[in-house]
Amino acid sequence: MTYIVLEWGDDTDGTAMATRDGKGADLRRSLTLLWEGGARGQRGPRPRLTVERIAHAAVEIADADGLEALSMQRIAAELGYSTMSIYNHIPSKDLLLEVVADVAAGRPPELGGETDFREAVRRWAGALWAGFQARPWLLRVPLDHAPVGPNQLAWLDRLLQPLLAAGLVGGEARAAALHLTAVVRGTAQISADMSTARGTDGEFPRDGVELARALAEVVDPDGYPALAAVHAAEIAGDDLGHRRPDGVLPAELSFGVDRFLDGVESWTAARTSRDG
Amino acid sequence: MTYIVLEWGDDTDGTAMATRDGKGADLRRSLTLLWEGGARGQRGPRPRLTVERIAHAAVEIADADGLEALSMQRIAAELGYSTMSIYNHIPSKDLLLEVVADVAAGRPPELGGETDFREAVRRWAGALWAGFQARPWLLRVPLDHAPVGPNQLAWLDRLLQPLLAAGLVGGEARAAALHLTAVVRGTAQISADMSTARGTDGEFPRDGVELARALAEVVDPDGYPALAAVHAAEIAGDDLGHRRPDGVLPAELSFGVDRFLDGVESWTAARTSRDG
DNA sequence: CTAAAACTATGTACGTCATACGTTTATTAT
DNA sequence: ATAATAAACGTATGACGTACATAGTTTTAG
Repeated sequence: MTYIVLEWGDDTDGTAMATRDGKGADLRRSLTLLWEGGARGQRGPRPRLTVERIAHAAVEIADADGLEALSMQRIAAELGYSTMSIYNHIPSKDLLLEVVADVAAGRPPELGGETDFREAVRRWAGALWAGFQARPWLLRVPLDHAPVGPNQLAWLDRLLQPLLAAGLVGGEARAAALHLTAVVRGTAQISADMSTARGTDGEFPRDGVELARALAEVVDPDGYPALAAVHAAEIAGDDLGHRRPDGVLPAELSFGVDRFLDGVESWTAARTSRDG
Repeated sequence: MTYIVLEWGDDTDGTAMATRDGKGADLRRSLTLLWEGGARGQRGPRPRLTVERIAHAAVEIADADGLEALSMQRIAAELGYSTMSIYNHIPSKDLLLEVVADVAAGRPPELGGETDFREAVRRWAGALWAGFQARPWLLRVPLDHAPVGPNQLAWLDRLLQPLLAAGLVGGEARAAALHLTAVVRGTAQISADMSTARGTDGEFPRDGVELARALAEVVDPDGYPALAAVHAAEIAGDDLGHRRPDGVLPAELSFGVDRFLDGVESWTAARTSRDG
């Protein structure tokens, strides 16, 4: 897997690429950067720096010190080059981050032997979850568009397989894949620090319990009746909150994913019985 | 709804608040900042700046020029104060962003008259989706922990109501709410620029079609069999891809949400028939 | 074999950012 | 009146992304 910049032009056009939040989410631009072109330049010195080396250094930095420590200067220093040399290989930090995110994602899990589509999906989600646990900084890489990197696409492809096998047709499978990706990402994002944080009074923080307690100190429960009810159940210790992870999926993910898969299953079942 | 800083201390403790990605996701700290305390300082000049004024100015800036234009200097300039005056009211930009996100979220939709829990959830999701369309920069505000702001909690509470009404118990309802929030957020994030971007060859970009085409130019389909199959269906124009939004929910969200609600429904149905 | 073309790397410089710190100014409790 | 206290300001610092001009190196055309 090599990442080579084919060309990225002069941006002289610059008309419409400021999309309200700037940072030009130019798909074509990302694609040319992310995909290998093999053939390298013809004349001139053989490049000693490459996009790949840069990206790997960046991943190491982020792994070690988090995303906010990932600066162009730091990368250059780590590799023993001047800051500006980086820009001979990458047009901007935004695009670098795209490459870095793809490299850091790594290859998707092997689900080969799995015949039960539900179990395959659950294992896929578990692997993604584990990935976010291992590299929490990935959750903070700004998302500009649908995945286009080789690894990101591989993850997507792996998920689509069991979904198609389950009987979903093209657009449905895509929607389901997006759905599942979003759920894992979102859940990881929200429970990221809750799992690592220790309770302020030394107590062990189990899922939402700590949060519920903290909120209870400050928030008027009358304004949030449903929330108060849920919190009460949670503090009392209901069936879901304290359940241990059942295999690869953490409890807070498991329920939602399973309900979704239930829905998918009955959807495809209904179609088969409908169409014959 | 007023936001008042009660106190934010000296951070002399500073032991454990560097959570690998820094930016101290200190829950207590956020809570004291986000929730109104009423009683203002006793001595000294009456503050002319307030957290509220600052937050509202910030929202205006982000609305106008995107999140990357939102700097402390810009806020101060907009309000006619010196940059550092802001720090008399907000301890850091990170915390400011939390307040800003809550203010920008606004009040949740009224679902009062809705008896069908599915329709209530769908309307809630549609409203959240619309919110992200109106303020795409909200998707880029870094998420540090579960929602704790008054508006964010109000949104959560509104969603929990129909979920509890549907028969989910405490922890399940919480998981389902997290699930739905994540799905809307994630879908909005990924289809954000796809909906606003024009096709590069002047053609209208319909959902994933443009992306599928662009990828097809570069990616070897053999490496991604399932993906290629889905893309082929999408370009050909399958049942889902070109469907118009059915009401408040866009097509790419609708399928996933509906399957999830199917699953929830059969889950609670199974419980009632089980427990009597 | 040479010379120029093509490309890589570097150094300097600029504008912007968040924010630490010390000073001044306005207000209120005594 | 006066002391206490908080609010606002000015200045300064170090880090950031990156524009731009320059210097250096290697391949290929003649």
